[in-house]
Amino acid sequence: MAGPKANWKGYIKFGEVSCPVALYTAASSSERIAFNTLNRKTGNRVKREFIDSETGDPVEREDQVKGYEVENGQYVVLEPEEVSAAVPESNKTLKIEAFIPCSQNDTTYFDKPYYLAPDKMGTGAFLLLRNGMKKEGVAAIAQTVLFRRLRTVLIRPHGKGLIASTLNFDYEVRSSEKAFEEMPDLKIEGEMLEVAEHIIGTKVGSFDASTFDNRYEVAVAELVKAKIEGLQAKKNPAE
DNA sequence: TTACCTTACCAGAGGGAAAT
DNA sequence: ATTTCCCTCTGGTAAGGTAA
Repeated sequence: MAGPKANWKGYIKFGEVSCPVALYTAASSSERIAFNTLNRKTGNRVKREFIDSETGDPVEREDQVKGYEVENGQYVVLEPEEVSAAVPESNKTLKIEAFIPCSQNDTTYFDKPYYLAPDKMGTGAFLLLRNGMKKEGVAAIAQTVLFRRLRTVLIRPHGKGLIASTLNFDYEVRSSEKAFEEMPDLKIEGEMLEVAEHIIGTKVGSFDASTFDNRYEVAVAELVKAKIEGLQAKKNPAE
């Protein structure tokens, strides 16, 4: 895959077969409009200074350590070496643990999607895996160290290649019980269901992401564009 | 090696619901 | 009506990793 830069390279391993692959960001917020904070008076960027919350004194970088709050205002201190020692080592291998039927995908767990493509000469084994999964209608669960964390990913056929979605950890996913707690146990059937069917029938469509824009982004982008044009007009008043 | 792009992480802001 | 609490979002820095 030429063009976009891979942000992870390694191997995918299923059984005895392994092939070099690369991950490419599939959805990114980096295109979002972003601001910097400036000093209005000077036009310079501002920066953040860390201040001791009790004494008000600035805290030097070497004096900043991580603390874990045990209880109100009580912390245990973790030195940088201790923290970095806990970072898992990467073997650069997406090891497929299991294949599961696609119908079992629980989208609640989906975190971020990455395109998974063969790297270098791995195409043969890659296509074997992709076509096999497509034929069987399965997704693969794999584990690897990604961005310094041991992550589980769900891999599915996607277009000509595969897509790997990182999965939220179990502790990150909330039970739906609380949200649906007060759901009455009503039976909706017969004519009532037909009402719903009718409403749905009048609104059947297909998903076209391009029709959903971010109104805030669009508005701010227009504002920025107008400001830039204003600046240029000032520079070249002849036009 | 440097430039660039990315994610992780953090504190503070903000918003909504619950408590007073 | 106001305060408190909790959670999420945001805007920033840091730092990893690829490509050149």
